[in-house]
Amino acid sequence: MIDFLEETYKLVRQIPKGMVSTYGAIAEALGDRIAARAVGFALNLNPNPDLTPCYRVVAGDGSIGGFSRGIDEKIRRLESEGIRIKNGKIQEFEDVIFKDFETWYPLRKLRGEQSRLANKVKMEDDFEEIRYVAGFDAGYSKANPLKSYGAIVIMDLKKMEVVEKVVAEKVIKFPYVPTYLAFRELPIFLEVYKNLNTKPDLLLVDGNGILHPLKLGIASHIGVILDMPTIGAAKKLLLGEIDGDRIRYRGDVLGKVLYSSSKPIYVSPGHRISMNTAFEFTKKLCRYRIPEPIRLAHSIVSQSRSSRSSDL
DNA sequence: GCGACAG
DNA sequence: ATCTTGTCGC
Ligand SMILES: [Mg+2]
Repeated sequence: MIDFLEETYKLVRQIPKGMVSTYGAIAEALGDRIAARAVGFALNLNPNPDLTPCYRVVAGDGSIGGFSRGIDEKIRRLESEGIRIKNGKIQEFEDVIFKDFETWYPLRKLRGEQSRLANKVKMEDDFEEIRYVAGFDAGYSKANPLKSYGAIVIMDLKKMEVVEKVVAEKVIKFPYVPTYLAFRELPIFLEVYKNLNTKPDLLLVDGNGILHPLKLGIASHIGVILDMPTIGAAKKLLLGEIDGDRIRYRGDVLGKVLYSSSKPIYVSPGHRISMNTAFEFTKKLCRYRIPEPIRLAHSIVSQSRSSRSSDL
């Protein structure tokens, strides 16, 4: 997986003394403006401020933005390099914006990967008897922003009983970027999955299946990579319009609204399953709002995180 | 200025 | 997603 943090730092190091860039412009050089907030996340974790001058990254409107050592220090450093600041705004902003980034646009490569995998998604039921159903979730800790925790819970569908639970931890190299979630959570997923004794017949993922701009949300991504039936179940709507119990996006029906409680969840097929079958399995698995295997995986992740919050 | 933004 | 305890209500 690409090291998002390192790619961000490489770009920031290209900004010369006396010039600035913006979170959005760095994100664009990474390959997608939607990653602007993730650039902020990366700069906040900058391990080597002497090597990587993150104070040269400012807000898109020419205001200064944040700085862990205080905004006054950021202003001081910029002024010492010849940037003129008045009332919290950079003067003659356009003239001091660095634009000539040398980049390979890593996020475009990831988009290409999504596009390639999306062609392999199968939206018809393609399985035999479903006996073991797995749920996956990942969690994070603010105390330790570079660590991810993952859990998979496997249940016997007929008995609705847990047959296996596995947890794992892994260092993260990719922040949360809307529509690129799989690149954040796939590594920890694979780490957990390889430790399973029971191989599930169906996997439910906390996130979307085809309900995604490229029809390749994390559930579809995992399904294609492992070649197994998957379903996406999200707590919030990423995109699309609600039309009755359907979710439409650019004319296609990409998901369904499931009222498993007073507040709905958003279900979409991941891989090797149809819309209706995905909806029915998910409905059957909901004891509470969240499908039981995912709900239990989430709970285990939380326990694992708090029990290990002391060590790094 | 406001809304949108899986986790 | 994370930070956080008890408390109110079905
Ligand atoms: Mg989650």
